[in-house]
Amino acid sequence: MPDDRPQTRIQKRNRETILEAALEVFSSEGFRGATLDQIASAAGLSKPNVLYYFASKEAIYTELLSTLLDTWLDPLRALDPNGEPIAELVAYMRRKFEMSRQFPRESRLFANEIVQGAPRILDEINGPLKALVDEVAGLIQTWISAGRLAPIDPHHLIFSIWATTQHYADFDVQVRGILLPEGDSHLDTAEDFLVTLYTRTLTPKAD
Amino acid sequence: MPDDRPQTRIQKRNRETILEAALEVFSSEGFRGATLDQIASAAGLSKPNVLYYFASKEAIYTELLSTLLDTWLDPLRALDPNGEPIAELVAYMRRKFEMSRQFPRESRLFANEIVQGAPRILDEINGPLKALVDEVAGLIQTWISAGRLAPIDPHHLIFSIWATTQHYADFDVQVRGILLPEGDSHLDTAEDFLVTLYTRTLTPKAD
DNA sequence: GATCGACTTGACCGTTTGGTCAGAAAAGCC
DNA sequence: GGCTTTTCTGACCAAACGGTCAAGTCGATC
Repeated sequence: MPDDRPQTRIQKRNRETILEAALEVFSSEGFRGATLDQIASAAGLSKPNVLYYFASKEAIYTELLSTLLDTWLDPLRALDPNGEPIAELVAYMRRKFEMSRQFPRESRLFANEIVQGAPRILDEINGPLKALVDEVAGLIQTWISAGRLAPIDPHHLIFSIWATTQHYADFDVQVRGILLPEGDSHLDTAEDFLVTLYTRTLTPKAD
Repeated sequence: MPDDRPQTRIQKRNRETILEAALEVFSSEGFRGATLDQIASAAGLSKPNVLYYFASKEAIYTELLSTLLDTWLDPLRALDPNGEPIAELVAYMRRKFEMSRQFPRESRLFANEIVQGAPRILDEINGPLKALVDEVAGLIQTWISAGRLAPIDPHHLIFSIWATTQHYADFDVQVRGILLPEGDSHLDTAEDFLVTLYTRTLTPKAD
């Protein structure tokens, strides 16, 4: 077990290699479906060597999850209360969509965890995540009250943005299967669709 | 191994009991995460007895999946080409939402399978499912061309209906955690939200 | 280039897991 | 009640799994 403070070059490199390999395996097999042998093999290391850098399979998984959860919420934090409401929310949706595009494995890892009851991050959900969402929902409500957005339930608006954007990462096989033989450009089409969806929904009726 | 044709009372009852227990376990643990012992215990039977009724763990799983896939697509098939477009699509969304409400475990079982690459139902997706979706997408396109719906990409509209409705089953823990301490009525609120979302999106601009 | 600590590994261990099997109970039938 | 077929179970097995350990190799520092 290497110390926390002084990280040697080799430690840094191998820990990163292991986390990358573990992300690949965990995201497509789930926690229980993934094996240390798979992870070690994907990392190009022996199993005991993997366990030299991480105390256990569980330790690798939780490290991945906690690192992920942080970056996952960045788009929400980037909402500007002083911006133009519709533009802000569409921009938020775009950021979330961009994360599905760039980090589909992270999205699937998260989806796996939540679908199976989120046993390891329930506290994070009920605590910090809830607080952040409530705050943003409050902001959206003030925009609606000011007549700058069409009236809509803020919490469910956020849920629907999550659902629609993450769908393209989490259900990728299904989307691809149905859209075949289209190329990879389907994600651009999807983004255009979502912009339209939320623009129409959020634009207040002209008086 | 019981024959297919003559099903005794006991066979019928126990096979159903096992499938019900397996649904409970598979939907919350995934295929690899579930164990035969868990399923047997949940069914109140011994493990060898479970294997007397099903050839293998895999056989239980695939039977669940194939039964599920059929009923899962019923709402799509119920679309009426001669109905009023917006009413038809909103009604379709409501049916999908109702399935999330009544069969959340089935939804999670499906989600687990797709997220992990749908290894067992890829053919179903690329074949019958794609065909059905393409057909409905064509219908929606004719409605749009006739000016009865606001222009929108039909395939992605269908995806977004799936994503938003299934989200409340698949990500139930997350939704509940954020909406606490609200009661179970949040699903009614969600449905209202979705009706608004799609009504606004689909209603053509007044000329 | 010797020394010390960091790194790596083959062999191994206990447990869990999916699955088998011979035979014991039940159930159905006359 | 006897006989056959179906249903059920305890004991067992081989493979896979997460994890350990003693011993070996490598890399940095002097």
